[in-house]
Amino acid sequence: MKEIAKLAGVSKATVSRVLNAKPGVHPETREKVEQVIQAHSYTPNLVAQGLSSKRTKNIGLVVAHTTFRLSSHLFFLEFLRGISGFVHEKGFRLILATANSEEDYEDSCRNMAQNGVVDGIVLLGIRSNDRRLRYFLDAGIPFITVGQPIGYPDVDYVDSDNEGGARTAVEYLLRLGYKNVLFVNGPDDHVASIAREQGYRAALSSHSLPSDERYITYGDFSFESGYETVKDARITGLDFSAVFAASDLAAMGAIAAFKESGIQAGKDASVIGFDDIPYASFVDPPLTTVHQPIFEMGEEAGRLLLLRLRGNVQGTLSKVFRTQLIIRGSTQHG
Amino acid sequence: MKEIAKLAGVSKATVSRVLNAKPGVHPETREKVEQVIQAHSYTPNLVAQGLSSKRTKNIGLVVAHTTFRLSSHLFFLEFLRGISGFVHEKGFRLILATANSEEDYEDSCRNMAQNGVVDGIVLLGIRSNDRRLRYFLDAGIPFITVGQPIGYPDVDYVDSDNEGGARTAVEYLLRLGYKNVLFVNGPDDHVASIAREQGYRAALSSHSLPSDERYITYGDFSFESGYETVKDARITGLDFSAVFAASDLAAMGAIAAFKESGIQAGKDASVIGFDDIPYASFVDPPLTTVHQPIFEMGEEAGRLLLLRLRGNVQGTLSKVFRTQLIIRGSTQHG
DNA sequence: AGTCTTCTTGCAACCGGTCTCACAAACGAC
DNA sequence: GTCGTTTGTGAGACCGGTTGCAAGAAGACT
Repeated sequence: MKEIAKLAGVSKATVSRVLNAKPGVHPETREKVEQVIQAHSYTPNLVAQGLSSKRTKNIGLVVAHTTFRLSSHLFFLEFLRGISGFVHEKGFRLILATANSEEDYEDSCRNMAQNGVVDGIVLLGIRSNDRRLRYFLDAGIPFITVGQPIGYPDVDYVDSDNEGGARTAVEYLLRLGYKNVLFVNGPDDHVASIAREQGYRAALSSHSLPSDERYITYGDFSFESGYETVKDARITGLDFSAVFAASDLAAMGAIAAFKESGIQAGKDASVIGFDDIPYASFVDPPLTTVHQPIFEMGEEAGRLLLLRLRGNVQGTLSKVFRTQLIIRGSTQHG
Repeated sequence: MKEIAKLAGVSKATVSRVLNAKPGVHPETREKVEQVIQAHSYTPNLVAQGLSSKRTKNIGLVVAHTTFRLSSHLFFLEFLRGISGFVHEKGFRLILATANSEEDYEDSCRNMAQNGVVDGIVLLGIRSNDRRLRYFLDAGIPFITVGQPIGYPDVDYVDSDNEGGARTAVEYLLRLGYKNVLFVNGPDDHVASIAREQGYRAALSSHSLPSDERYITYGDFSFESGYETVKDARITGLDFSAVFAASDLAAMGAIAAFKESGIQAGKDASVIGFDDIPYASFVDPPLTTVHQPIFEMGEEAGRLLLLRLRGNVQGTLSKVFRTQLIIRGSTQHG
């Protein structure tokens, strides 16, 4: 930069003004400086910029180890597509902190919370009362979570209407004539699981049915969890031919388990998933599932965080996206 | 840091020495400084560190828009898992540059090549003679590519043995008794596609069969490309009941197309995919496919790049991973 | 005791920008 | 022609670390 200043016959200060399009520079001077910059294809050192401006233009994406599994793979990617497009457009970069274990995850959080790494953070895969939020609250780094964080009322978040989506799905099954709906939920401390369970119960209530705890099971969103749960439930002697799974993968597992007993989903039984991953329409039968606008959630998370970073917002920012039941081939009148 | 220095009764220099575990500090002094650091839970400002040390400890992951599609989703994620675990362990961070379009991709490259953003770069999804490599070569930023970059002999890379994998797969089909194998390849300028095509041709040669160009088609690794290609080929009147697809998704498309004509893969026809994505074993029939050790490739890419960054390596670094044919249910004697 | 090492430590320059403040030139008003 | 504004520009402090160099202290050796 000193070079540029010398070559253009001005001072560093003026070059800085030109670079940042600040007012108060004579048009002629500005042009001249720009020419020199062009000619030497100079780009400012971003680290130095970061040091003096106290803003790095980096935003951190912290992904819990639980999110980083097959079952959440596609959610993560779609979200990433949404947010990365948005923040790049605004001139920000995305720093990724992933984890393969609980321990790694804490390390990641700590690393991110360090001074000068990022301006703000997006947290994926939080649990209820997730104590990692503390790191960022303590460090005073603005952040937004994906999924409403239970126990932290003043935190910004984006979410999808998990409760409404689950309720709609289960009500649909009840309307098809099923009496008992096996619920293959995710982990019981996962914020999305909690909301989906509320939706499940609400659907039963709305049809004046009591909720039978034997029909509510917890897993980890995986294929295996759907498969095993259906197997076990049938062995236990539970009477059901409808399943609502809290993930598409678990739904696929449930379908596979039915098939092994000669029961065909979409004909002799009904299975509904959650997420609407792209594979949902490729499998046989194509999966009826609850669609979440994940890409949009990513964009919105970026938008809200950047809004927060610009300051001058008060109160908490949040947005809940509507979910939609996509009816394909895995459901049928019971 | 000045604070810490004052509180410990030493100078900034000494604090810096303690932080970086540099020699030449009296044990007592070191202990005292460490206590003060502990007590105030001080962490050094990484931006400032970056500025004076000229090393950011950031490594950039540049993902072509083409990689960032469903067809390569799982490859990307598995790779990410591998590399992120490795680099985090070494104290580096991962900056992600993704793109939704060709244009974005160029921007990302330029952004990354800027001064002081990253120490080194990993490039995913390059094409043959990919001119974006120029940015990094010109900027003098060390980088490594995933897939051997044609036209740039001196670039570090990791790759899987695409040619060998394809050859093994096609030879397996020929040994099952098929005469004509329809090849659903990826884009013709994708380095992996090129290698897989060589493998396909080599397999035919090894069985003294000529390669008939009508059986070699190009697509984009997608489900649709497999589906459409098989449909079209049957309409054209090509005689085949074996398909080798350059991706699992395309293989799933091919199976779907066969099914619509009443042909069942694994019984009346054989289909082999490439990648061994986790879904490959969930679909019906489970997919015979060529497995690539993607996670390991990610780790290795990280390892080689960090090796390069430490300097004192000469020549180009590279590693080619072996592929493996996983035989499941989508193949059968012809 | 005097000199030479060796070990610790602090000073200050430097990394490459941003930004405040002061000052000079240009302009308009009287 | 003088004075008060406005506008454009530069000097230099500062961001928070790293590092070369010099100097003081302590120990080793004549």
